Amino acid sequence: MRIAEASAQSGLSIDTIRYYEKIGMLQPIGRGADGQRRFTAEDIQWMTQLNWLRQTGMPQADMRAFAVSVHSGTTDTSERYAILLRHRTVLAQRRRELEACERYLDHKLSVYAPQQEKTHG
Amino acid sequence: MRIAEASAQSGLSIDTIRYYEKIGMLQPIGRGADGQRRFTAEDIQWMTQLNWLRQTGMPQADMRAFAVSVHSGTTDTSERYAILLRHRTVLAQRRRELEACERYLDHKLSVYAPQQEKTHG
DNA sequence: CGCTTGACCTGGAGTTACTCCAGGCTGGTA
DNA sequence: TACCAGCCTGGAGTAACTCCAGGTCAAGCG
Repeated sequence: MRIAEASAQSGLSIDTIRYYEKIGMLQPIGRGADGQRRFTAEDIQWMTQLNWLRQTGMPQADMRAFAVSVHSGTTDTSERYAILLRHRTVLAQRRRELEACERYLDHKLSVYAPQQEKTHG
Repeated sequence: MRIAEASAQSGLSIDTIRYYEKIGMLQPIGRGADGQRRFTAEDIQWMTQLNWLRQTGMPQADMRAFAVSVHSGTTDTSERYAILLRHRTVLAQRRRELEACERYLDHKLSVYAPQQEKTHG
């Protein structure tokens, strides 16, 4: 499939896909006779996975280390495991922050509410 | 108090504080006879609040709109309310994404686990 | 066949939100 | 007097995209 559909399916923007290929986050994508990229189902799967990590703010350096490890074809998954585990911890921390901020906002909003609450019910 | 302590108390880095003042996110901070910034408790309170919003990814444009509204001294809080409410919605959405990614990571980690679990039990 | 349109290409500039750095001033201390 | 920490400014650098100009190619139309 071509880049537009690849973008729709993976969730990465067209520009981001080209950018990721440029910096080596994706292995070189195959090209058709016309010189345009042709994505395989495997490419899409990998890009979708990257999108998950990216959306939750994994630094590119970590994503690249992960990518390199996967593409190296090594059976030693300890590095990938470590990267994911670290990110898992970061996410848990971030979720706590986020929840705290939600409570803070709810408090703030309730303070402002009296002037807004015509629709409050 | 001076900038180092202001940074420690608000959670904003020294550079970020100066940057925020430069772009108008903070009202001009008072200066001592030596030309250095002196922060009041009110400054700190405001900076701490900004740090909450910032840490959860509110765009600077929104933060500035919020700041301008607060500093304008207007009693009409509808804009602030709208900004906070919007951010509240974004956070809820982000938390759902984050939780989904946590589940995804847990799944991934469990797949890698068999090769790593010497220290698991 | 020539023309236009749309999807794609590349290299490079622009954006956001900081972060770091060089070079310089000041107040207190040995 | 010399030195140092802590502060100052303007400006360059960074991360992670995002946008843009200018160009190619295949398909459809008259």
